Amino acid sequence: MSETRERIVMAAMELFWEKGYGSTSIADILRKAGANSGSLYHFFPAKQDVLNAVLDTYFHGIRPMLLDPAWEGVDDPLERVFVLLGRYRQFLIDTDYFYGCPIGSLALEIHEPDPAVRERLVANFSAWTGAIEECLAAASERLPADIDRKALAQFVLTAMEGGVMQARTHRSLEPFDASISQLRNYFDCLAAAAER
Amino acid sequence: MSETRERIVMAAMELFWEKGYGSTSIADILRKAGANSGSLYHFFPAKQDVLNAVLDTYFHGIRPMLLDPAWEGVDDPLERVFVLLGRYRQFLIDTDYFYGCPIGSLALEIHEPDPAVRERLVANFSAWTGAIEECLAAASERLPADIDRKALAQFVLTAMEGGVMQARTHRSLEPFDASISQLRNYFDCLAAAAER
DNA sequence: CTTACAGTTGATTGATCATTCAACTCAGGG
DNA sequence: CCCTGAGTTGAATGATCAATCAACTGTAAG
Repeated sequence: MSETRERIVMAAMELFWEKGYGSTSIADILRKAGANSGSLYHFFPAKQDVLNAVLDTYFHGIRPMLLDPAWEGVDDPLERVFVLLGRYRQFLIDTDYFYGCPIGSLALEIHEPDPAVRERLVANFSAWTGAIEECLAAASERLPADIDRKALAQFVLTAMEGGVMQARTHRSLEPFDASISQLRNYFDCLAAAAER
Repeated sequence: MSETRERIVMAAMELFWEKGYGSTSIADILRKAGANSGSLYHFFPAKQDVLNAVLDTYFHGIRPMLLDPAWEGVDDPLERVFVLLGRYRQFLIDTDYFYGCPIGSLALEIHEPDPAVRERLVANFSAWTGAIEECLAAASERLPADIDRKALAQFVLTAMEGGVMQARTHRSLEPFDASISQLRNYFDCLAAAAER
């Protein structure tokens, strides 16, 4: 059975998010998963392959675990952008400013990323910005015709990651809210420009 | 003499930037600094105090090492904002996308920051955004009168950190340039609004 | 010369690290 | 009934970790 494998990946996902990759020991993972080291190494050649499995799990979870719940009952594509950002705001509140985007944290922590790891980090970022880009495309008539939608979508991710980083550090919503309100103001400017 | 102390701090600064705090061992620092463990523990009670000293060094270096060189010969306050961002762009190029803002990286890496550490991370962020805020104040006639300058300054930091994070991960300037060009576009919108 | 003390030396400690491995269980097929 | 192999067990390995410490050096003051 790969039920053990799944338990290991889930435990690792939680621990990497809580403590980071480097500060999580194999022993930590085994303890939380209730498994033995031999089992882990039966499924994964090395620690890094556990990380890869975790990143794959995040990747496959983006739609069902993040976007779908966030966007339930929200049809307006531009509102969806800010509803998603609002979800990150709620994460910060719920975790008492402990929250950090797991992908962003890992992206900065892994300083010499193995190609396989970096590839998966990119895939996660791209899936996120890709979803935003779809929202922007669906709202194209409310944005300037010549807007670079990919660039704008990456800018939305930038605003989220930078806002979360500062909020965590300040232990305050203020820098996050400041960033998002500036982003909203920018979108209002774009909408005004599109009407002309 | 505290020349040894200085060598230890400089070595630690470089290593924390290259490999992160957790992945840098005391032995790494000692090797690079050419010192013995006893010397390090003579000056610093524990590893974390070395980190504090490094963060203090960054803090005191913001003006003389970062802002002054970046802004030499640049008088226009809004241009100063983008010249500074351009400097981070150059860091990415010079380091082959290895560069990460050392403060931002540490802010995300240290998951359970000791108050003393967090305080210093906040001080560094605040010094950075404070300097941007001064630029915005100096250009107040070219911005809407009701603009929240502190929020906008934090947004500039957000754009830098988020842009650097994505550029590092993608190993490409594209997400950084995309973010900065959107930010520039926002500033242009603000300037246009200010004229009315 | 004597005392004192800041700074240095590097071996040592015990914990913890990722990883290995030989032995074991157990289910399914022949 | 035995064989095969996927999955499991947990002790063991050797490396590396942060931190300690008693002994030493150089210097400066009295």
